[in-house]
Amino acid sequence: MSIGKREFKPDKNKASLSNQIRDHMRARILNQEWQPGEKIPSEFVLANDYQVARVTIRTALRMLESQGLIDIRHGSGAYTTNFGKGIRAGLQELRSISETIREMGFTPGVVIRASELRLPNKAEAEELRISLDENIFYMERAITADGKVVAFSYDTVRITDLSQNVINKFSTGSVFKALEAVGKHPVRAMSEIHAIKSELIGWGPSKPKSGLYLQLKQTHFLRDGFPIMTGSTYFVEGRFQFIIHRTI
Amino acid sequence: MSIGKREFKPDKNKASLSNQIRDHMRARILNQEWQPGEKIPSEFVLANDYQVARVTIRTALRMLESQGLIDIRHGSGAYTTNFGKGIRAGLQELRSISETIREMGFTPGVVIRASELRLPNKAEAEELRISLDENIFYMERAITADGKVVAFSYDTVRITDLSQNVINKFSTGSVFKALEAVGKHPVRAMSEIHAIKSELIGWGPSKPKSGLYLQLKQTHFLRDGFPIMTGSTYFVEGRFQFIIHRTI
DNA sequence: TCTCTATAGTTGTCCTACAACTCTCCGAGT
DNA sequence: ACTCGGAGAGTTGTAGGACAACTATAGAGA
Repeated sequence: MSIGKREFKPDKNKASLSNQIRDHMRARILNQEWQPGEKIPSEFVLANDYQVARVTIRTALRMLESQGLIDIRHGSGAYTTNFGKGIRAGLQELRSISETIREMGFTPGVVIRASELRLPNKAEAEELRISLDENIFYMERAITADGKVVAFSYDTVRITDLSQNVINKFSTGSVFKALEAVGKHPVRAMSEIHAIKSELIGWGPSKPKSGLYLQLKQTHFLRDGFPIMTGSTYFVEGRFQFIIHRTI
Repeated sequence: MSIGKREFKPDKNKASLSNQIRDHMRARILNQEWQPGEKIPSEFVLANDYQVARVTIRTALRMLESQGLIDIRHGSGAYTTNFGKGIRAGLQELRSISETIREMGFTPGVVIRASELRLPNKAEAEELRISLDENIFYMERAITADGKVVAFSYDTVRITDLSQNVINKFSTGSVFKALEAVGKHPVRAMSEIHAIKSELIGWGPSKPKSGLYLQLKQTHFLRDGFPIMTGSTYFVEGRFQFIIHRTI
């Protein structure tokens, strides 16, 4: 099916229909298929276009609304939000930092400083809900945008019931992709944000003199609710601009 | 109707039914009617309890999910998410700080240090889309929880086409409520987040020695897209917990 | 003890209908 | 010519019933 010049082909083996439609509509909105503030087609029309029930469209639209992309008004319609060209960092969506950097128009990179198998400390064991004698995989990475470090990341991955093959890929490629390949990719995360000043964070020539960071302390969860990865990412203040869209 | 020891009485003149149920369920969850991670009643049961259609419950639950309070699993049920005991705010939701503090079981307070009518500077005029000779209302406030300052706020409000009556209320009560009374309450905000270390921010005995703050620099918008308020709130690091629920 | 299967329970989607709300337009009255 | 109000069409919100897709559990069988 072709909708607004975009293919839409429901995939039975993937996410729910409403989630697929949400992502499809999200791409259409971000590509400015409608002007900012413009009314998008009615639920009835969209249901016809996508060949699904109206309730399925409604579910997708409500999610887009909570992402701040549209504004639904009873009796009137749904309108794209009009904020001009502000970067939508999409903090509320779970995507790799590299991908976010790419979405913001930079070229992402990763420099791995350390990676090892070791036993967890008490906090890590508690976050990952494992015992203290189960190995975890620990990484220290620098995330770069156009070659400049924008964040330092310290993460531990729960490797129980993961094959050695998968673990090997962690130190070479994307953690997310390696996990996805075995159906263990996280579907949600809980994050805390803190302001941190410390000389102990970061390394190398890109380490900021100020020592000022925006800490994103997060734990990633699988669909069944079990934690798979926990750690902290320290964004160098001033080199990464977080923009958040807040709605009622 | 009494549900889980809480009254629920739909108000025809207020928000939509699903929004009212969302708020009601939100209060039940935050008051730990269910243990963290525990399964909440099924949609069918809730629809019966609240005497509404299942689709109405579903709408409310999806909103709670996007607020990070519950986790809905196909074929299994909806589960409350785990969280700590600090003051906790979803960054993507726009709600009054005082309201959030109250929900967490603390007593909110506001200490106004300064409030005045004055002309905007260039940045303020641009943010609020007004000319340089239109008066704005400027405030410096400290937001407290149980008497302790958790944030310092510096805000300017666009008062064009606001009555003197409304403006007077700003320096005595909640800005949000005063605006709401005249149908001018913000429904959206664009925020930048920064880590800030400065001795120039804050005042009084509660001013932290560290000088470390999480700055939320934001502009609030009305439903029609026009800016109504802009400014910065500096949250004292460690006294307020920001949570982001991220999903695919 | 372990594995597989049947089954009940839960969320996802479909369908139809109507209520509640918004916006536009047109006519009555001034 | 202008204002006001009401009718009507269009859109989102809620209702109710049905079935599909998925999950968790208990029980049968090896």
